[in-house]
Amino acid sequence: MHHPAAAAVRILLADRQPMFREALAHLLQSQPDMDVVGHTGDGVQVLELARQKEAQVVCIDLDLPGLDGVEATRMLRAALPHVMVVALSAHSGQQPVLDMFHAGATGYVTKAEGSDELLRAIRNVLSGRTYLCPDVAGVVTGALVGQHGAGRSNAVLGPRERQVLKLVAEGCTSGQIAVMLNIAPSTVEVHRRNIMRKLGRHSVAALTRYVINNERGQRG
Amino acid sequence: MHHPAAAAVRILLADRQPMFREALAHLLQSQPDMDVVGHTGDGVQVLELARQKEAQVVCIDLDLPGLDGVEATRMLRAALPHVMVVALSAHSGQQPVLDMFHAGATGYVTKAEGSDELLRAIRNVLSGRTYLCPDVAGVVTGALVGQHGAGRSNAVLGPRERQVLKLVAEGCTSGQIAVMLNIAPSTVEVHRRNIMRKLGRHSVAALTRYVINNERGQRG
DNA sequence: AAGGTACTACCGGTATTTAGGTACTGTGAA
DNA sequence: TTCACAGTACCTAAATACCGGTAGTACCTT
Repeated sequence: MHHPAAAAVRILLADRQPMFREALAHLLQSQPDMDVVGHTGDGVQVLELARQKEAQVVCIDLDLPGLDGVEATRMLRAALPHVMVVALSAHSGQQPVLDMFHAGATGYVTKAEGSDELLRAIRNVLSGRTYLCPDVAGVVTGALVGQHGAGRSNAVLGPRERQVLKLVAEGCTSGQIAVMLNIAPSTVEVHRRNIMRKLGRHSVAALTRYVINNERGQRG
Repeated sequence: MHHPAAAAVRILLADRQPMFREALAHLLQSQPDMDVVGHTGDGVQVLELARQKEAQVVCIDLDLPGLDGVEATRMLRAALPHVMVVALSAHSGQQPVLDMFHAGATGYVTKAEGSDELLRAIRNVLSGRTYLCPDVAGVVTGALVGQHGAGRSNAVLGPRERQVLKLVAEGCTSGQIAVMLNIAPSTVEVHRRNIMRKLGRHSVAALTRYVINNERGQRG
């Protein structure tokens, strides 16, 4: 393993913004040990491109049209287990981080970090190591520590609560949500109250912003 | 004017995401006729950096912390009229486009376009020409032509209505908005109804998403 | 001067949200 | 098993949102 330029890492980029991924591709390409073999803005293209271009590392943004970044990662890891995934997110919400690692990502970098963090992440996941950028690391450890500390209200939402939250953020009324989930409206309202208490946000607008910044699915 | 590399354009970048602006800086720097003299994520730093680095073109994202991209542009153009501004936006809403041109920008490119669009914009504004990327051009002409022809009610909101809309999207109740604007709550509700009718969005969540995608100020 | 538009303000009514309480069930952990 | 918790469901009540109409003032354009 002592001939550096012998095999550059074959990288695939997935981000919905063409300008961002072109600029990032250019930057990665300038690294002697990296080779950007393709980039796309569509989640469904990730898998086929990764296979076709024989990518070794795929950098995936959470917010992808077509196929969600988490789903794309899941399918990618299922079909091509040897391909490593680095998550690339605009925000540092807890839930997306957990989702991505459950889906099979081994690196997580936010765009609020410098590009050197991404380079470090790529090199780390290549060596089989997991890499978290600093701000995400803080979030994750915070989530683990406060998991059952329960002194406060930072307990993570349950799956049903996240489901309700997502629909609320899309503008659905409690009645509509009740029909969609086949439960009573009163139950939906209980969920809403619990969500607002846990999140400390007591208006639909605040919940909507929370979802856009911390969950996924922000088309509006 | 026939010695190309004699004077590269001195460019300043302003975007809240470090990774994006670093990658973009790298890409622009690779152009022989361009020189990125600095980049920042803070709106208030734009003016002083532009003066200090003697920038000729400033690319400003709409969503900046500290000082809004529109306000930053206004102050920049007022203090340094010879510095040209290219707006760099994630979305292609109508209102931000109009705001930016009123503030003094002469170019507008969205991140949904390729990076070559930004290069073209920079070179155009340098020659004193105005540049709109294709998707924005469509929006602008559509706003002018389809003012009332759209079969819908896409009439632009009045200034007061935009003010109310912004506060609604921040989670304020009509009562709170009334206090802030020193008007009666009933008046606020009239504005809300008119806004919803004009925008075709009839929930706080929908309005919040509209603001995030089409207006500015998405901190949540 | 006349017309249009934005902003202001109030009335009424229904739907919805927000907030509090209680209580039953199933599941997983101590 | 017992305990804790998520999910389910119902009740009450106040606050707010949403929809309809009417109307005065100011400004701008015709």
